[in-house]
Amino acid sequence: MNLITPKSGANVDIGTHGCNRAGKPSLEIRARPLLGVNIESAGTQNLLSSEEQDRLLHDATLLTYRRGGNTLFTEGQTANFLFVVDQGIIRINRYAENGRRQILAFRVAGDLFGLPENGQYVDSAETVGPAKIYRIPWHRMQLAMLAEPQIQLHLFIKVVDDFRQAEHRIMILGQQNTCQRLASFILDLRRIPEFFDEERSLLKLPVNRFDLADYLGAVPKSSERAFARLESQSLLRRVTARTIEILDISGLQRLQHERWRDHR
Amino acid sequence: MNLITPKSGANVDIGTHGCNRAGKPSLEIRARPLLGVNIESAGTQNLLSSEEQDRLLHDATLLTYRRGGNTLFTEGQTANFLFVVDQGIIRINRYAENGRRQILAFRVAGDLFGLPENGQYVDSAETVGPAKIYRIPWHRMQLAMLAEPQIQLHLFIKVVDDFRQAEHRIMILGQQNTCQRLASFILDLRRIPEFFDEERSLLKLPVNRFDLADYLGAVPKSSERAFARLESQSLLRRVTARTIEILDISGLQRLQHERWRDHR
DNA sequence: CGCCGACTTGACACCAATCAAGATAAGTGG
DNA sequence: CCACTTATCTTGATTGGTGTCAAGTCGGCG
Repeated sequence: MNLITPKSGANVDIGTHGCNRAGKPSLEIRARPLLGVNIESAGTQNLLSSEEQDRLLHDATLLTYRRGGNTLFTEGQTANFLFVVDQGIIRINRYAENGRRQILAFRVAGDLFGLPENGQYVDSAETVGPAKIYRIPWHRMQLAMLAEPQIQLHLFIKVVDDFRQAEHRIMILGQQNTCQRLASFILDLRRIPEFFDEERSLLKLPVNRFDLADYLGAVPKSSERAFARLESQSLLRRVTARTIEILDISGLQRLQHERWRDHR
Repeated sequence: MNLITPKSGANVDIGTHGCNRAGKPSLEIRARPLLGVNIESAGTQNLLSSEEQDRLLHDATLLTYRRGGNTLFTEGQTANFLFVVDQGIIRINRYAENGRRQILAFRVAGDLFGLPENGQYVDSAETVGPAKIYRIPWHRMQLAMLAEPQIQLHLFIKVVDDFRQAEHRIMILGQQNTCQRLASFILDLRRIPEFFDEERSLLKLPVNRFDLADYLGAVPKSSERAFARLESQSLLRRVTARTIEILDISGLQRLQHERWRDHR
């Protein structure tokens, strides 16, 4: 998920020169760029000119979903479209051969998804809540990519960014226990204004316990225990099932980086 | 690692049309393509014309390492080069803040590595054994990418492929126990002729126990236990420390996909 | 032949998955 | 506004997997 973006997507540079204006790699949540560009207000430095942007969005359809549970595509379908999130949150699933689901990533505003493999999607994408999604035909996209290297380059940068996110997940799944994974997740969510009320330090969880567990690579019971433990350590407080109050951010960060996979 | 390539790199297609000649996604190890092209013998369908290939390799340096333990680059260094493996095996490391190492991937012939982020490498790369590596200056690469969309497209495809590998690791680390992870690793290694003697069913492990553990996201003791268990189930036999005899491939595949994270 | 590094294993404590059942909140109709 | 239904969240007890620490064994190389 881009929640775990090591750095802002717009700041990726594929070479040693260019627009590496951001500085240190930090756990930043990217804002809402469409291929590096904010759609409504071209706020920060544009990676695509507005003409290029218009040309891309010209062939795009804006899909609006009022609630969660809608399937945008499933594994094995012919991949006709590339998707870009405008609003809301999307989960990218894959099922193991034994039927167990893994949520590979959550996608939020500015993220793209729907990369095909041999012309087919290799995972499924579903809305988690209300969402607005841009849908761009792949054949248009391919033409644009070949015709305009700049556009391709920005798509390239996005994919490199997703690759980094995946590597970050590997780090987390490879060496953190459920508590630490939950802490990482919470700290990531904290960076999204849509979910975090900084005033009251209240975080609204956008996903249910099953999604959370499948994202953390655990069983619902374990993620529940992780909540209980973080609460017992006064790092957070469960207000309602879907709302938590973050009590100790630095404590969460400390836990996240502790050597051992749980130490009590 | 590309050992866990869901499919051959050369078969990736970014759209719904094009060269999707391979068919079903299968756990194939890609051969030895340089950006989708075999260097010596242009065997299967070339993705790059030989001129394009020559142009790329014109600026490349061939680095030759006689033994393992050489560092090609480390985290934080300015990223001046893109690397492509010709022979041997490279490990891509990243260290968590607590100092624990995670091996994100192993790279073998045909794989590329050294993608920068803000102009810097975000992980380190070291030779595991003797290796030959092509080193291409990034500024040349960037010029070529902008000047020739075809070249950029093939680099793009490679990165998408690496992204899929990373997702596959997420699946494994998210829902398999150490035994299953080891089985997956062994089954992947089996596809590389350099390490697997199909006649005698002997597999030569290219990495030591520490590397293996850091790759599996475990401690050496656990990976050792995993070996012991696979041996007790007659799935393999430890001949020497670095050589195993594979006894039951389908048994390993069955174990790999078992529902529970270990069932005995 | 003997040293050294790498692999291998034992005992202990802890974390995580299973199963099933109870508690809480949200949505619905009277 | 209240009772009901339903979905979701939450919790004990048991079994087995995994990290820690330290000690033992094997193989290769001089």
